Amino acid sequence: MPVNDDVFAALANPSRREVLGILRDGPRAAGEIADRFDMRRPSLSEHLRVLREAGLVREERQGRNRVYSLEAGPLREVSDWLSPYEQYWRGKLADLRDLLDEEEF
Amino acid sequence: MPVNDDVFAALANPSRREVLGILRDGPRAAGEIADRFDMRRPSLSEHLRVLREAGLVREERQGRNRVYSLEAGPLREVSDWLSPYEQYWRGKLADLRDLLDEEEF
DNA sequence: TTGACATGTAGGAAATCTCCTACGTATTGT
DNA sequence: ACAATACGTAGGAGATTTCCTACATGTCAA
Repeated sequence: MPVNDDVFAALANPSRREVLGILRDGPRAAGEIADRFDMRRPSLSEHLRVLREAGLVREERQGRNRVYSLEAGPLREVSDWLSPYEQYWRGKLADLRDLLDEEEF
Repeated sequence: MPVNDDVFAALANPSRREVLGILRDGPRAAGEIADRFDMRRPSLSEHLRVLREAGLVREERQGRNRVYSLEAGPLREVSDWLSPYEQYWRGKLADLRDLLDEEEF
């Protein structure tokens, strides 16, 4: 299972992460989203394109609005990528490992 | 709790994610890591610097080697950022949602 | 001490990112 | 039909990323 680079790249920008956070409250028109940012609309439009191409949002045309909604599926890839690392910060395994590492050096 | 932008930025690069994967098997000298990549050493050195500044690896000097080890702590921030989205792909809510989405198209 | 080794730093080229100001294209209301 | 609205696209400036080729620095071995 190759990790989708576009997803990680999309998340690298804080504004794009914020867009996803906004969409957790439900679908929003492009303009509504843009109003929340201190940035010109075309710039936000570009961010939406990046998110769309990473499959993280879906666009639906409603009249003269474009309503965006969250498509969280690809985030699972991030979660999956992350999971082998969880043991390093959770539970007793991590504690044990930390102890061993310290003694090793 | 602000999300550390450096961590997400560090993960945006596939080579850097691969470095972290290598270090999951244990500490490695900079050169050993570099040997695994089709890239000149100074470039890898730069990636290691980015990872170091994001707090994702630790450098320890041993003779003329610099041994890098995984510092997974900051990945927890990513995991925490991700957690509000989990409900969208896990459990009954996700199943129902997936079903509805499939019928829609 | 001298040479080989391990690795970072300097500086630069090319590509990419992130923002901007116009401008184009639908859609809606009058 | 016409103006206003909503939003994307084009094109470009400036910053940043990602790679490179030298080169500097510190360590080890003879």
